[in-house]
Amino acid sequence: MDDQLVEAKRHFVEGISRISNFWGFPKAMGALFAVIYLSPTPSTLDEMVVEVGVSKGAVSTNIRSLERLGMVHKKLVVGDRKDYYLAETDFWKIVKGILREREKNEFDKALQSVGESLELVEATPAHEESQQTQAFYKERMTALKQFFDSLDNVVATLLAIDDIKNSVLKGLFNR
Amino acid sequence: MDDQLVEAKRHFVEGISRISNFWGFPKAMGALFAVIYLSPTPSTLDEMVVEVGVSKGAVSTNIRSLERLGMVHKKLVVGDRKDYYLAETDFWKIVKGILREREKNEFDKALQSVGESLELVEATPAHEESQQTQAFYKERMTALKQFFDSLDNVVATLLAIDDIKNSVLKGLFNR
DNA sequence: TACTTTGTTTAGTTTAAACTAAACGTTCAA
DNA sequence: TTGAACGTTTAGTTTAAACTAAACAAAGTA
Repeated sequence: MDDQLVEAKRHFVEGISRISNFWGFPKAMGALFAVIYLSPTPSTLDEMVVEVGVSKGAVSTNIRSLERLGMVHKKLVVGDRKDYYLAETDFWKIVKGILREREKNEFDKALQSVGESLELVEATPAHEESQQTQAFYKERMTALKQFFDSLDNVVATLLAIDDIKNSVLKGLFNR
Repeated sequence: MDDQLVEAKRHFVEGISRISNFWGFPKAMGALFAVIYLSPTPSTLDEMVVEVGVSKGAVSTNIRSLERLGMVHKKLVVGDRKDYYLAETDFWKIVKGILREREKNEFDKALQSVGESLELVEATPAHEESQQTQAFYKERMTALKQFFDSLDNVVATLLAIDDIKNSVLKGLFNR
């Protein structure tokens, strides 16, 4: 293939790897997505081992992460035991999927513990000597909780807007 | 101090540490912010060493990260060589600051390389045998670039809306 | 039944981030 | 001018994530 295209692909894969890394994912995971995304035909595990240059095990685990995020899709071919993978090309869909899934993950557990801390403070019987501290904690924790709740609302609103676009309007105008 | 308040604080600090960790920052950095945020008086380095339970060096480097993100502010007291730190309590301001700073960081360098890859593809002279590949790369890279540009626009819009709120309206109604 | 071909899991290794302890530079006070 | 009180930097260590190699399980094929 044309050298310049090979170079363009290499550069692209490297860029996506860096983005992956920036968001706290393994570099190999980004590289993997980039390779699948730039492949005109569905990719197999062994192809990816060659393309990305990591072990079979690493491809196997990373591809599962990508699938969980909805960034790639497994495509099964009848009479063929290989797994084929395709890239999701609707990036907004990926983002929305991740936002929708967030309740289940570590992130919301953490947010919850802010709420729990606040409840603890509020449930504390007022003691003469620690009353000021209690009031201060309450104020600060409430402020942070409100911020998180607002963030939640922003996200929920964005998702709702998108839902309307996709259901109501599609229904109205029949696509 | 009241045991229950101590426990509430501990729980809060742990929660923020986990959030910090989730976003790819050191856990100690989150703990540090939480401690400062819950302190009614400005915090000094040595206090934080005790409160968070890490070394002076770790506090020093982590506090600098927090400052860079605009999450804490150094407060100098005349006739006192200690540095005092206060927490930023306007979280939207923190978020906006981070969004505004993002051009300078690793993230945008990565986005740029997607654009560069596309340019490489477009600058490739059309060869008979690789023409289809070239067209495919161009299509995929363009789609991704457009997504990134849209994201950029969303962010820019949000920032602009906020600027209007803060300047025009404030001016009109004189706060 | 044994052998291939596939993807997954596991035990151990590598690597990079975050930490500690201690040296250091600076500033002020005595 | 020495020493104490700071915050920062550095050299080395610890720790956790991500990887490799290889064993493995499943499912088909000869």
